[in-house]
Amino acid sequence: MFTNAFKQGITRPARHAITLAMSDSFDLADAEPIEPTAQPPQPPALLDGLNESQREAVEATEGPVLVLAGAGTGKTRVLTTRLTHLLLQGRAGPWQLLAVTFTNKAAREMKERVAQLFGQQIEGWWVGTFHSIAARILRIHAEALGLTPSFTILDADDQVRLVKQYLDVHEIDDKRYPARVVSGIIQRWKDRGLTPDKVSGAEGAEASDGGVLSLYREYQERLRVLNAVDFGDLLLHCVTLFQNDPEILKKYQNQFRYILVDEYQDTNVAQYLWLRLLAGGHKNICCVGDDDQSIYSWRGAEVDNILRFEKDFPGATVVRLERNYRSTAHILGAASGLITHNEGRLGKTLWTEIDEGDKVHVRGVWDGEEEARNVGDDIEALHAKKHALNQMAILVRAGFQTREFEERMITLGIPYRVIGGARFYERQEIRDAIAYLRVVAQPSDDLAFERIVNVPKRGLGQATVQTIHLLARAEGISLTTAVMRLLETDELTARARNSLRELMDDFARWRGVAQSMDPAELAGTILDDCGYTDMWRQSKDADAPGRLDNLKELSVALEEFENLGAFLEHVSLIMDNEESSGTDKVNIMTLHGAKGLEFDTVFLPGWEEGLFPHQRAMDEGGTGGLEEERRLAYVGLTRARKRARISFAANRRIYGQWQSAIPSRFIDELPPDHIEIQSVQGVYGGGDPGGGLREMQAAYGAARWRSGGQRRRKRVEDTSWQRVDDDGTDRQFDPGTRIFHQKFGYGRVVAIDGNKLEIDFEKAGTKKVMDSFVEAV
DNA sequence: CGAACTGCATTTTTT
DNA sequence: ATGCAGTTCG
Repeated sequence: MFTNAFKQGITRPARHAITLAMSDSFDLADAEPIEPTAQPPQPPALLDGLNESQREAVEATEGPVLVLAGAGTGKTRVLTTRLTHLLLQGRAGPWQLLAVTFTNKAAREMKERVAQLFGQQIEGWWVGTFHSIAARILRIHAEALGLTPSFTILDADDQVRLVKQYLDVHEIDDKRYPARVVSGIIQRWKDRGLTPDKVSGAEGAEASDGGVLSLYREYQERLRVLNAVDFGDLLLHCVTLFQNDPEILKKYQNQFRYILVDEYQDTNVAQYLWLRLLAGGHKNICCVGDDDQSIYSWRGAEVDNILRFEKDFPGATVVRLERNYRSTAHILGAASGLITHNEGRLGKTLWTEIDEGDKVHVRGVWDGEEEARNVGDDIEALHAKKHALNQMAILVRAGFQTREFEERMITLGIPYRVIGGARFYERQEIRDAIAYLRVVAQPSDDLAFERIVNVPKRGLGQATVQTIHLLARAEGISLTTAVMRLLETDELTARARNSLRELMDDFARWRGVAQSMDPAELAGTILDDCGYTDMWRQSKDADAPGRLDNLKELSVALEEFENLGAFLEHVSLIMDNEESSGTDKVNIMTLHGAKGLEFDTVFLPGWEEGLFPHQRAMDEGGTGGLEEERRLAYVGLTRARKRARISFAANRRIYGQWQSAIPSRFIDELPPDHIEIQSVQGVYGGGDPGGGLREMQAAYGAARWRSGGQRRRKRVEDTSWQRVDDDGTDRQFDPGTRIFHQKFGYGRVVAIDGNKLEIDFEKAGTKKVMDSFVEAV
């Protein structure tokens, strides 16, 4: 029995089962109970195939449980069996189970496998990602946080753009404070469970980031106005909600009688707080994870969460899964030996009864090209011996490394797929199309609106957009509303006005039919009406046809959804990689992307100092960074069932420059008994941590990798850029008041209609303008 | 307003 | 080398 990532792809149900529609009126009390005892005959074998520790992990249903599941020890099996067990034992109805994962793929897999064990699909249980479950809860209690239930979920890209707008407004030097860096800081605060109020205290003396902090405040303010949340908010708002409203918290504590958490080592502080609150009552929380596979600290994961579990939950049962069912003894030995170089582990001793198999091959080559050639030859040879291509994977440290392997595969005519490239929903044309849908569903979705306001080109340039922004900001209203108001005035050029009016009319029409059309049809209508489809049809771009295909694919995806809201929820949370995985292809992906997968043969190229471990990881993360890189190596090795082949090149071309390289220290750390050195030229080291090595490392590091180093520490000494404008919006103008307007000059107020003024300008004649744009003189 | 030019950085990625 | 973003010119 093995978990094969590609099987999941095939058996994935066509329709997404989770419906997180904005209309979701899921009442906590009225979920349909499934009578646990009335189920198809309990498979007597539910626990039979389990080893002792696995069984213990399944049967320890009450109280806090930490399952330390080493690589390949049957973690998923334990999780799914445990859930099934809880149901069959009648300890809980489905609606009382909360199972959280990190990825949608993991959630899907869990659902499928439990359904399989249980004998039928299970309805009404809470299985999903942290984010989807948090979103589901938030939609129910949106008002409590000043949102409406149809709030928009912004993705990383939207966040950066929103931040950028603020940087522009405050004329902050975006060289010193690039939007993505600032947005990253905010995101990290959120990961750590810090609302703006809590940042200052927690940051203490380091709070030289006062400027960024005030920006964080404004950013949150703006999100509220937009009726939007970002990914971090999903968790953070939930935590706030639980902390501020004991009644609501209690309701959920009572409802979720059993909580399961997958990949606990990847949780961040916000997720940890969220879990601790939910588990606060009964403490029936079971966390499964492996501290040795924690490779996401850079995006906020706290290994500490798993290391601290027993302190957080006194009296916790700790179960270690140490029997590996995946890899040969040599592979396991190599991986285990490597990881012992890390400190501060909970410690596990993996063992296997699988044959020792081949030793891990370690091969030094002249350059990257030779490396790719070797890997290609190996793949051909294995393929000739009837080994399936999709049971082979090339796992690289960084994305750019995939290129030379791709080229080699093309040369040899070996089918391959790169996993984790540009994701479907991240492609430009898809994002554009979705932006249209977002504005239809949510007129106040400024980010979406801005994205498509001039796509396809409709003569609305920066000047126009800026005017709209100015008004929106001055009045604290959405861009759409600002446009509606501007249409009543002469503020914009006639051309821009006509263009915008047409767009607004279009949107009004689309909104009118949005409910009666299915989403796919609606999208088609919109994209045809607004000329978006034509834009690509007429484009001479080489990839234009591909983009049109993608739009068709989007349409197919849309057909699976009942309504627009359900689809948008899916998009914002899923961003799923729809890989057609049916065919037999070699897999090329990053080590990060490979976590959770397994293959008969794994190629691990590029084991060179500076590349792997990556210099930046060491510069920024110090010892911790190095240890995380080592865990990454461990993850890579433990993906292999039968064959692992490590290689390193003496010369590599990086950024167009040839650089000489020395073997990764990880190669020296592999236990000699489990590896077989294949270097043609012995001089490249490997198992020979000789004298010259360290010096070469030093020289090498200085020469090549240091260049980009010296991370610029962002210091915000200067707070002068904090908002200077904003003189309030409640201006009073009386007829006859003499005023000044940026564009039209001096004039006198003739008439007033709400925010609109009619002004007789000295030079420009009579115009209607917004009061925000004039000042009394 | 859009096309061409220049400078600059370039790990990993989910939701 | 390459791509992206910001700037400058027509």
